[in-house]
Amino acid sequence: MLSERRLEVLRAIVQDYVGTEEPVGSKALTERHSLGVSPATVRNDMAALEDEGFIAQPHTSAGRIPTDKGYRLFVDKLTSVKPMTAPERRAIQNFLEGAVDLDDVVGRTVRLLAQLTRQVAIVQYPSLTRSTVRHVELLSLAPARLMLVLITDTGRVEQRMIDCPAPFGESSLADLRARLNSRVAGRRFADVPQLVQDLPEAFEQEDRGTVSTVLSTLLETLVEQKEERLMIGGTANLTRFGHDFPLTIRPVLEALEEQVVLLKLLGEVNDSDMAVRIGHENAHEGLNSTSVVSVGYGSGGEAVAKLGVVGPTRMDYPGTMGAVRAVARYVGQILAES
Amino acid sequence: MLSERRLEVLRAIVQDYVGTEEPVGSKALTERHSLGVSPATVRNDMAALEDEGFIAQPHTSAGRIPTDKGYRLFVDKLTSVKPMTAPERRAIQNFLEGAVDLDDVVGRTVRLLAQLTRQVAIVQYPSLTRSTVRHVELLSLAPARLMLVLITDTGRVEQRMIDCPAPFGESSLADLRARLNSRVAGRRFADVPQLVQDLPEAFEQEDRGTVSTVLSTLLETLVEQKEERLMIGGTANLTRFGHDFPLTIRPVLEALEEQVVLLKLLGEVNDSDMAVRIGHENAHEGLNSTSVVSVGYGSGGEAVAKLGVVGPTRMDYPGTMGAVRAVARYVGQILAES
DNA sequence: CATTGGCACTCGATACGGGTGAGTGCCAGG
DNA sequence: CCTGGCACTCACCCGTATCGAGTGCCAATG
Repeated sequence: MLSERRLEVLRAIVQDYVGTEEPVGSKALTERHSLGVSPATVRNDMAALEDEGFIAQPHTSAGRIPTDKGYRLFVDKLTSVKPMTAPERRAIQNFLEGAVDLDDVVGRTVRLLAQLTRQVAIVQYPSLTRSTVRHVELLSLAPARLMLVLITDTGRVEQRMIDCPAPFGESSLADLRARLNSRVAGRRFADVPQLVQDLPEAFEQEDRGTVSTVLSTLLETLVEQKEERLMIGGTANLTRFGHDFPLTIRPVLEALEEQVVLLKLLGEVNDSDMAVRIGHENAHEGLNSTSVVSVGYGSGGEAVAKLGVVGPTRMDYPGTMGAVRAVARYVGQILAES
Repeated sequence: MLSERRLEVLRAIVQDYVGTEEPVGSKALTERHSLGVSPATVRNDMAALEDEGFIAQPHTSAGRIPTDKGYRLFVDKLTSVKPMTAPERRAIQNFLEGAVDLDDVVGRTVRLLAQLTRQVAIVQYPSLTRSTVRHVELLSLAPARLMLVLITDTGRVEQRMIDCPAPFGESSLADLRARLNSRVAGRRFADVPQLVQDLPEAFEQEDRGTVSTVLSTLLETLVEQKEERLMIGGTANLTRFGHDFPLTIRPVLEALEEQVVLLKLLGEVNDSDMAVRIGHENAHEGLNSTSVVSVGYGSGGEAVAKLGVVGPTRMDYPGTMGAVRAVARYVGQILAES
């Protein structure tokens, strides 16, 4: 196991490198941090840290930079989330409270997160699967053509066209609408299937086909994952990445365009814990030189979606984690209120 | 006026520069293009073109590159839109036809455009202002709380919450819903205001307040410009911009994040003509080294929104214009069908 | 009079070479 | 186990030299 001081040296290296973006040497370290030992000692420690794979030199006779493994240790053991200051938190809250609808909430969140962290922000729209039904509406567009509108408690509205197997009268429609709502309004999506299972039986033979069609469309809509949309922002912050531009930035921009990749990125994480993926820990190759900090957020106690940021592995982890956590918390509050 | 050959020289310069991304000299020109004259003659022509401001040298003793003014002349007089080949057009059509809803249409369009032009694509969602109302629905969420749902012919759905000044009975609600739809269904947004003007008079005194509230919410929704949303894609193509990265790419990324800027960019153009903005012709400063090619598209004959691409001033104008025009045409068709 | 070949000149790009200094590894002595 | 000293390594900086694509100008030419 590494001695206490060596860990301290690693912490110092990470902090300095994050600040200066330049390989850090033994002399500079002892000057900036009062470690109480001489450069020579630090050199020995650094050699040990390098043997263990926590730091590396870009080339012989240069300072050291942390490796992915080094950052990992730093995040896990050597630091903690840096809480936002009170004024910052007030600012976050104020900014989010101005939102007028769901799109606006998500849009503001993504801008806020990008600005706070100075990195690329990703916010997933609140997912349907955890939500409850607020209201289901059926509209008759033509004799055998209905529109199903589903309104969720997160303010999301989904609509589907339905072609009926047979014409469906206004009274039957009103009946179905009423029965449907009395059963599912306020219920969780997951519970809906069994709640409506026996509904067709309550109708005349001739209407049952249509009722079944409506129900199956509703169930499809509930599980449909395509609405796992997301919004990204702050891509301009990518220009702060490094000096070796095109090579680094290109694959990141490409990855950011593939929603599937991003959804997986956010998704692979336990719900409400904050997750930090460092460098090669990211499955997607284009993101091998980036770190992703993500966390779930939600109205009640439960997470309904994820948000996070993507930045260079050399990022201010405590600060970023603090900002991500704070934003997730407040956006959850906002969703709960509305 | 410039002689025929000088224009030919300008055309050659633009074509070569777009291809090679390097300043083009007199010798190279005569080799690649059979102009039938010697390099010396071309040099004279180039000097003349430079006097007129169509080309410039990055530094003394280097080749020439076109100026914004040079590109302008090239686009206006020296070239024409390059039509897509038949296979390309078929591919476009096939790709767009797979779309399942409006979001998907816009998403596919933006990806397609980015891929065809290898540049950044911007697609505005079909705007409400030109559309017609397909259906208006009123839902009672609570005794004095309604939800208004507006469905447009382009498949867009807008919803608004309404707090009523007084409780509103189910029968009044059904009545209002019926009257409202019989008046506005199928009508253009612009015509709605006068069509519903006298509606409150048909109701009892006690309900008039609510009816008025509903109507004004509806009218607000119709004119609301915030739904002029857009989707962008292909930002990874920015990395092909030039060698002097951060300086060029950063302001562009920043501009792309400001929807307001982009909407203005697309909006300032006559409806269905294709517009090409070259370099400093763009109002926004960050886009001074880019060109924007945009065009309106729409279901019927009329344009309902814009789409376009943003790329370096040094772009393949004929090809880009061809792609933009073709995509606009086909996406219009798709919208008309659905 | 437009075109052409010739010629001197400019200046960015590339290559070479020495000097500098931050940083390292190792070792001997506290 | 820590520390100071020392030789060594290399990336980086900077000045110089060379190279060559490209230019402008001019006198000759059809």
